[in-house]
Amino acid sequence: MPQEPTAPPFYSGTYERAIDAKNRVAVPSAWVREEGSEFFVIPHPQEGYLMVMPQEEFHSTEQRIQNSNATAQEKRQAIRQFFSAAHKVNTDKQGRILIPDSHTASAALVGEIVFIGAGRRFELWSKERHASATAVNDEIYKRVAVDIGL
Amino acid sequence: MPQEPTAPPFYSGTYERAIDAKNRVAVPSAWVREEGSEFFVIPHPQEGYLMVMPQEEFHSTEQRIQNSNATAQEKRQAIRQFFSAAHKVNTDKQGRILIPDSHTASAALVGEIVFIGAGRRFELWSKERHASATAVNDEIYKRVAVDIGL
DNA sequence: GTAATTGTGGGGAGCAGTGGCAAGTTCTGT
DNA sequence: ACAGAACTTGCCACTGCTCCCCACAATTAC
Repeated sequence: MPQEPTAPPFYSGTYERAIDAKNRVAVPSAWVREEGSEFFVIPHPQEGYLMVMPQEEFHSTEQRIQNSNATAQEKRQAIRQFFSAAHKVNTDKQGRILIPDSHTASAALVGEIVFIGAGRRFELWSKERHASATAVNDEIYKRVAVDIGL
Repeated sequence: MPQEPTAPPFYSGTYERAIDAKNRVAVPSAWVREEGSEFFVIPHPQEGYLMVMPQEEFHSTEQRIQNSNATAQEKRQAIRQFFSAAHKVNTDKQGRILIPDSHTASAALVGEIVFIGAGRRFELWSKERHASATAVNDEIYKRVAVDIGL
C-alpha cells in the first residue's frame, strides 16, 4: 500500500503476531515502507513493553528529554540510559526484526505478541500483559469518550 | 455523484448492505469519492457499533481527546486505546472495505448490516442492534422535535 | 423496454506470516 | 591451534489470507 512519498509514517491498529525461537517478529506489512527499514527498539522505563520508532521519532524523543526541566546532569544521565537501552534494528527481506534477548526478557515476549499502533511509533506487548493493560485503559478510554461526546 | 474536490465529506442517510463471508462490505457509492479512499474503522467504546471516518475527522477526534479535561496520563492512555482500536482500511476497486475480525465481533456484524450517515463520519451497525437503538432514539428525536417546533 | 449503474458472490493469483534449512561466524574445550 | 558446537543471518517453502477480476442480480435512469 504505497502512500505519499513525503507523508510521515503513522501507525494505528492492533496486530497479533508470533515471535519465533530466534526472537524474530514480522512487522505488519502495512507498517514497512521499504525493504530494510530501520527502527529503534527501546523498553518502556516502567510499563514492561517495547517502544519501536523510526529515526525521526527517536531523535525527537531525545529532544523531549533535552527540553525537559531536569538539571543538566540529570538530562545527561537520562539520555545515557535512553541511548544505551535503544537498539537499532533493520527489517530483513521478509520484513522481520530481531529483538535482543535483554529486551524480550524485560517485556516478557514469548510466543504470541501484540503490535499496537501509537501514532508516530508503535509498541510491542506480550499477549498477556497487553490484555491486562487494555482492561485498565479501556475504563479510562470510555470515560474520556463520554466527556468528549463520542 | 462526485462532489467538489475541496468540499469536506458529509455523510447522511441510511443504507442496508450485506457483509459477505470474507468480511467485506460495499460502502454506499454516494460516499466514495475516489478509488482507494482511506478510512479509519473504530469500534464505539460503549455502544457496540463501528465508527468510520476519513483521516481529517480521525485526527480531529484525537484533538478532542487532547483537549478534554482529563489528566495528562489519562489522555495518553485514552489515545493509546483509540489508536490501537483504529484500523486503517482502503476501499478496493469495487468500493468495498475489509473489516478486521475483532471489529466484526465487537459490533456483531453478520449478514445484514446498516450504514448510517453521521455528518463527518458514518456508522456501521448490525441490523438487529440498529433496530433496537432506533426504537429508543426515535422517542428522543420526537421529544426534541417538539421542543424546537419542527 | 433498454441501457447503465450499483450491490453481491465466487474463483484465482499473489503476497504476507510462519517455520525451517543452510551457510557463515563466533565461542568453547582440549 | 584446531575441531566441533552453538549461534547468527539470510533465504526458501508452505499455508492461509487478501485483493483483483469476472459474472450475475437488482435497481435506476433514459
